[in-house]
Amino acid sequence: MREHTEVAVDREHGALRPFPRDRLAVAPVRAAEALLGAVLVRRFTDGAEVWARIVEVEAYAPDDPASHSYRGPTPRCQTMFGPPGVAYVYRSYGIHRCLNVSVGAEGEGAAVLVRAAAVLRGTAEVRRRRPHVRDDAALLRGPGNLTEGLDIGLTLDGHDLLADGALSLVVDGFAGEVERGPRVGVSQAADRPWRLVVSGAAAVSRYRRSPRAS
DNA sequence: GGAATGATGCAT
DNA sequence: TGCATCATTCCT
Repeated sequence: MREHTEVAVDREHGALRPFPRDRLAVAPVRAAEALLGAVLVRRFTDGAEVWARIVEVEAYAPDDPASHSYRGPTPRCQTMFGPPGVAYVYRSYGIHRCLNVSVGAEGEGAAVLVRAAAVLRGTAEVRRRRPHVRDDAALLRGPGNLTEGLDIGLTLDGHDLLADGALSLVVDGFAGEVERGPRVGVSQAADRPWRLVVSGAAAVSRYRRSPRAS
């Protein structure tokens, strides 16, 4: 892995540095805290770039009935067991795709689901993929919308987010208030407060409890 | 082989 | 609140 990303400096947001892998080699809720405020950089083959600040995440632990990894590694979720910093992308409801960051030690089935992000650069690129959206804040609101807006497909499953490439994670020194609450849409362990959002961020999705939750 | 189900989003 | 839509997983 290279030491620095090519997109090292931005006038408005200051110096960016690659996300440190050891900050993800921790318990999933702590990794989720670290990922809030980090910036996703999507690079397209034509050179276009989108930057988006993560404002909403959910933690999924090995000992967690709501986690895909709960029953051990399967072909779908094996990247959850990979090294921290690797993308876990899966298909949801046969329609959408969801982006996770594998966290914890290698061999441990933990991940952080990226649920929403605020576009910092490349709004037009995102809007091209979601033309019907009126409000800019809603462009990457919701896990399925985020992957659609950033054109994140299943081919990125297993991709290292901490190296230069089509999709990478960088840090820009964000510090702000965090709110916690129950995770969206899970029927198991529905009351664990493992959804973390940046307070007041306009791109945060609305909470909806699973109708199947006990 | 078959059936249940879901880390969703959008229209109603 | 209902439903589209299908891969994955588990059961028989």
